[in-house]
Amino acid sequence: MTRADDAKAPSRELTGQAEDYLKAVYELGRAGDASADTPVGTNAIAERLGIAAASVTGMLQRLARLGLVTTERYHGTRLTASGRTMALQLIRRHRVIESYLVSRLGFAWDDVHDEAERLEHAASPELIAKMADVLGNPTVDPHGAPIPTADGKIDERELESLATLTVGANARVAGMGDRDPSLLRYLAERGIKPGARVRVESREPFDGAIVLTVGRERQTVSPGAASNVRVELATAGAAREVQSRATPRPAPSRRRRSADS
Amino acid sequence: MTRADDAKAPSRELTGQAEDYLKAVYELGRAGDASADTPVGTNAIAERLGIAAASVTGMLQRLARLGLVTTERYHGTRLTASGRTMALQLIRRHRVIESYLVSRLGFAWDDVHDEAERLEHAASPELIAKMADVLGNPTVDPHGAPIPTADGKIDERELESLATLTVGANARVAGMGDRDPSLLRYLAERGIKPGARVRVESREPFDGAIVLTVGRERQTVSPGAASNVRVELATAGAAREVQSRATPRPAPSRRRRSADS
DNA sequence: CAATAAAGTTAGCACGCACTAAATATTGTG
DNA sequence: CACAATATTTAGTGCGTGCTAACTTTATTG
Repeated sequence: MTRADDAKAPSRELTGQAEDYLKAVYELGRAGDASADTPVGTNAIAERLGIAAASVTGMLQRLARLGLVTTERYHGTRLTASGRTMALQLIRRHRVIESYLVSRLGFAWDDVHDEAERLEHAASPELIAKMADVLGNPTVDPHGAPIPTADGKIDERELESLATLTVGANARVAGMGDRDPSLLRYLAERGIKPGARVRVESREPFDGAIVLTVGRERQTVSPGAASNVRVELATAGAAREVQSRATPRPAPSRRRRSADS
Repeated sequence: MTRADDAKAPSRELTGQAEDYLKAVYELGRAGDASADTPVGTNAIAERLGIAAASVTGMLQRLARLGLVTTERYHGTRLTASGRTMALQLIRRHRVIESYLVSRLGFAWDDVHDEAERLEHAASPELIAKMADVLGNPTVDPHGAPIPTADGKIDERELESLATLTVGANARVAGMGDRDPSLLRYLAERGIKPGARVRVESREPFDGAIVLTVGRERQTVSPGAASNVRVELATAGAAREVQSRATPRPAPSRRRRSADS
């Protein structure tokens, strides 16, 4: 009856679903606020994964049994060290796959998320290694998000959101969330892609829409969309309280293997 | 570039497991015998998938409910038209992926099966189309097996097995099963790969081992291994007649480790 | 042809993972 | 502080997919 219970060391095979939870906990844990380990609420995970909150509770208990997360009843969840490692592996897989699909198979950058979402659970470490190798071990994915290294290091610098820039600020688009293709197309139509330079001209009074110059064009973006865009300040400007010690990095570098951070 | 809308004629909502059953039914249904659908036994499916026979019965009932197979109690299962279509799609995905991994990512041809086995359930039709396109729409996979076309056609010619050739026959190796890497390595060590020309010199009396000339080398292969090799006769000859004594299914065979190495 | 072997099925169970409804804990507010 | 609003968990359910054990049907064969 009582199966010899698992609850072992970190490296057990997880189901795809469990992996998704881990990834969600990681991403939500570092969303919005730079400071790392905010415990993640059940509802937030439920919303992210599109399932009922009650289901999340159960799964988290399972993950806790496996030693991948810690939960404090009614007070959220955070990853353990091994849970974090797994989450980063998964994110690496996701981003390597996205990069590969765009660069080698001609996928549109705004259409690649779902495919990667499915493949990331099936791809072996060898496959990921080979893809990364073919691409010259890129450090960012097509949406500008940093790719964790094979040994689990990731550039976790918190960047400014386009939505929080002050009027007059100049910035370079570093990346944006990859999970909504329509958002990505919306942004792309306005020239907002990784590497683009933008300048905030003004804000609309009622809805907070942001008027900016992208290249030569004048564009308006809604604050909701803008909040998904991460930017690096290009010139000193008053911008909240964020200090981005921007180690300048060339965007599409090829061949780069040293763990530089 | 149609946007991926699933749920067309045959609803595309199968789980990975169900897909595996379909594939197993297809492959077992045409193993050994060329002419179409011999009903496939529960045990054969169970053995192929590595699960208990009782579990197979249940799943087949589910698939029957979905209209993908027909079962006659105690008398085996066969695919319906839509089940067959799905199976062929899956096989196409598998073989395209194998081809891609070998040709574009440097995988060894004998090491590609498991990876493909997992990816085939996650890859979208668009991904498969793009992979096939990049490869120039190949018609056979790295093991010589024909790749079904996107619209579900496959070259189903039944080829001779190396095990059934008569002494003196000349043949060209067309392909071999992909699911056992150690078998593939065993064959490759003897020069037996798709395209190789072989001539049957003799047979060993006790174990039926086949002595043949591959290129310039003299090689011996066990009948178990040989039965997994499909060949095309190179010279007109008596070989076709052999099927009178050709054992269609030469016994499930007990676990055998390759004789050497 | 009756006895058995082999193949297949049913029954009952477990686990993963989702759901809804209801209970309970925490938090914010008048 | 009491109470409502919100967040979270528990309880009970269902489906997919596997298992073992026991039973039934079909095939073999002495």
